[in-house]
Amino acid sequence: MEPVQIVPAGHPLVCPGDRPTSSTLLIRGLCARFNLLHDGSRSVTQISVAGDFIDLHSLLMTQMDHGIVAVSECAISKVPHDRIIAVTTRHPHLARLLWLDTTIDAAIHRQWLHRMGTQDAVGRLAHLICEIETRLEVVDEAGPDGFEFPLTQIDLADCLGLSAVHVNRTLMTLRRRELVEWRGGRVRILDRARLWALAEFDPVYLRLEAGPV
Amino acid sequence: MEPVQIVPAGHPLVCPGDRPTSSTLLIRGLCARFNLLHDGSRSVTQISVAGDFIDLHSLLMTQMDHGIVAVSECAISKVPHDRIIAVTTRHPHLARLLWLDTTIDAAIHRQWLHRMGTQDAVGRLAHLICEIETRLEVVDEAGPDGFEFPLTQIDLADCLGLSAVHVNRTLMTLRRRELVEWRGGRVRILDRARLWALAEFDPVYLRLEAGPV
DNA sequence: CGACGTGTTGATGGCGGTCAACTATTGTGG
DNA sequence: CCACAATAGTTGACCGCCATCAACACGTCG
Repeated sequence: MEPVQIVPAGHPLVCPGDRPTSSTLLIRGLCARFNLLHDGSRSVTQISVAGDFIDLHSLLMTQMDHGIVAVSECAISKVPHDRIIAVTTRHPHLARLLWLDTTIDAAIHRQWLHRMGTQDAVGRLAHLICEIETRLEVVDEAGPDGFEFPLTQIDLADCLGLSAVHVNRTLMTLRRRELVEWRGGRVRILDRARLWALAEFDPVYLRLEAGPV
Repeated sequence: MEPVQIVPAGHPLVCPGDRPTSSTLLIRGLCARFNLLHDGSRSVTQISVAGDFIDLHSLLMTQMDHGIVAVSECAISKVPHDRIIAVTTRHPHLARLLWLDTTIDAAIHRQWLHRMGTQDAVGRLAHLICEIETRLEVVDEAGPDGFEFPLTQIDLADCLGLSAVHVNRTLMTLRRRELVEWRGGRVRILDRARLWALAEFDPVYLRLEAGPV
């Protein structure tokens, strides 16, 4: 494994069209996976947290159809593809562990799809906050005093399929209802029970309890 | 591998909460993967066509967070999980092939997410038609005279995150513009160039050209 | 026949997009 | 230190896409 690299916020980690020869393990920070349309519109399809293998896909896909950008300052470590191939060939259960990772990604995607299709703006934003907090708690980056979440409202708009203006109004709603505090890239959940209910959040899909394979 | 089974249209193949001990290979027909919300609302997050391993996830996930239903009459064949584990342990490149399948699923999910977030109803419906036609062509189930696509407009609504009424109006628009013909569960594309342009469809993400691993 | 599911069309209203103006914050150079 | 620019956040006005409700047409099946 290569030594740890520090990547500044806003820096691209993978660009659409790349053919990477290594995959990247995220050690600290937040990344966003995004797709582009020809007209320049951008969708964020996933947020990666510490511990995620952010472009494991590139091991199997010949060419990237999307990009990944650092949202905050990140610590990463690159693992050459041939090394992964070698290790997983020797240890099939490791292959299955990584494969499980891909499967969880897909499950999260399905949840996002579901939210996009059925929930309104308030529900979608609330759900995003719940998901990120839950995932950050696992890696001990979220506690009773909240967590770092330095997305701009423009980034949030791309996550939620909303306009930046409406993200603002939606955030205001959550603040006015005293559900969350959101200042300077830091989020604190004030009333988790009500927020979960509003978001219809149910963490099962994150498979945090997944047993050994 | 178990013998081939025939499943009638509308029949559930996997229910949310199941813990399957085998995965299902779809040999003929169409299936829909769906997520449920507590309030009963349903989202279709994926359409599976012949050749797809429709619940490969269940190999690695302990419990299903979604269901799969037969949309048309389907021919399936179940493969016990221990058999898959055994084969992929012995042949790591087979494991990677199946893993690639999961990766493509995720890529399709990201496309759907992108569409949900950025396109209007006409664009989303057009894109769905393009994607299904392209995937069916590969397995020789779509030709110049169209393809079978027996989704009700209610199913379509769940796919696209629209109301059934608006799906109807949107379909009418595509018909009036003489882009598609849609009668009795059969779809024919009348002007592929214009439909692709309207949908901003670009088949790269389906990775149909993916080389050996 | 009537019941039922699906498809079709009209009327109405709300969520959220768009445009615009303004504020707050940061960083830059003079 | 201040002037200025640039980016992000905030709020208001207006309007369009799409949800909702409702009514009706059509086919299938009991």
